[in-house]
Amino acid sequence: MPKDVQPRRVRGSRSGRPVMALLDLLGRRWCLRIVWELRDDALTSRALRAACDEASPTVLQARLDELREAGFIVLGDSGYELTPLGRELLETFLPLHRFAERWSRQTG
Amino acid sequence: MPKDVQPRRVRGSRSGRPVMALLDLLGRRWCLRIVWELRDDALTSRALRAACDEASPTVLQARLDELREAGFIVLGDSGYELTPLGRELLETFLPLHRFAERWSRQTG
DNA sequence: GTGCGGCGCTACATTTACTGTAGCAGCATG
DNA sequence: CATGCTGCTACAGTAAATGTAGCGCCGCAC
Repeated sequence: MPKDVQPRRVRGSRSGRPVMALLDLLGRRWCLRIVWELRDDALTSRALRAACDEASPTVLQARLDELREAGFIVLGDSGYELTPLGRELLETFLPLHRFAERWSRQTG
Repeated sequence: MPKDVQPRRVRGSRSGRPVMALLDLLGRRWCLRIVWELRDDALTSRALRAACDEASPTVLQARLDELREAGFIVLGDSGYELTPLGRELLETFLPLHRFAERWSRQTG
């Protein structure tokens, strides 16, 4: 049973505007990365940890709980995977991939 | 003169893939928010602070240095503003706005 | 059944990051 | 020279992330 994670008015966002809440959620360490790493396949928590440069399991678990709470991921039979909503989210920032390539070429 | 901010291999990203570096940079506190708040007009550092729920100037300054280093923002005559590259970045995640609205309606 | 080896998840001490308040120097305007 | 703004910094306190270890659980081979 997932531990009770209360919503706890997202950190640093007292405005109440949804985009702020989202920006704040995604602005936590490893959060974007987790969604990114789940783009193709479901990953077990340990595989996800490996994919995220061996990030500490403590914070990874916290992010997984938060993302689950937000409805972006779910724990299925083959590990964590994006929900339809989570996939939608991923697609909104998939263009970042191409942008990042251009960016790194520009800054060296 | 901007204080010397060494690149310091972006935190938590030892992979070297540009998208990871970008995801990591954007995953720092207030980073996405700053870019977001600069979407329309240039803002002075103090106006930006006000826009960001009075975030502490220490970390705000750190993010501004990093974003400047990355070439996304620049300090002009009327405050901080997005560079063309920064505007490009903003546009890649502008769809988040609409997504956030749908998301908040879905989760209540 | 007993011992793997994997799973999701947690404890805890240490280190790092962020907060909040205060205040600096610089540059205009009066 | 005083006022008021700017970008930026110091510093003590608090919150978050790291790193290492290990829990209980389940399926499977022996």
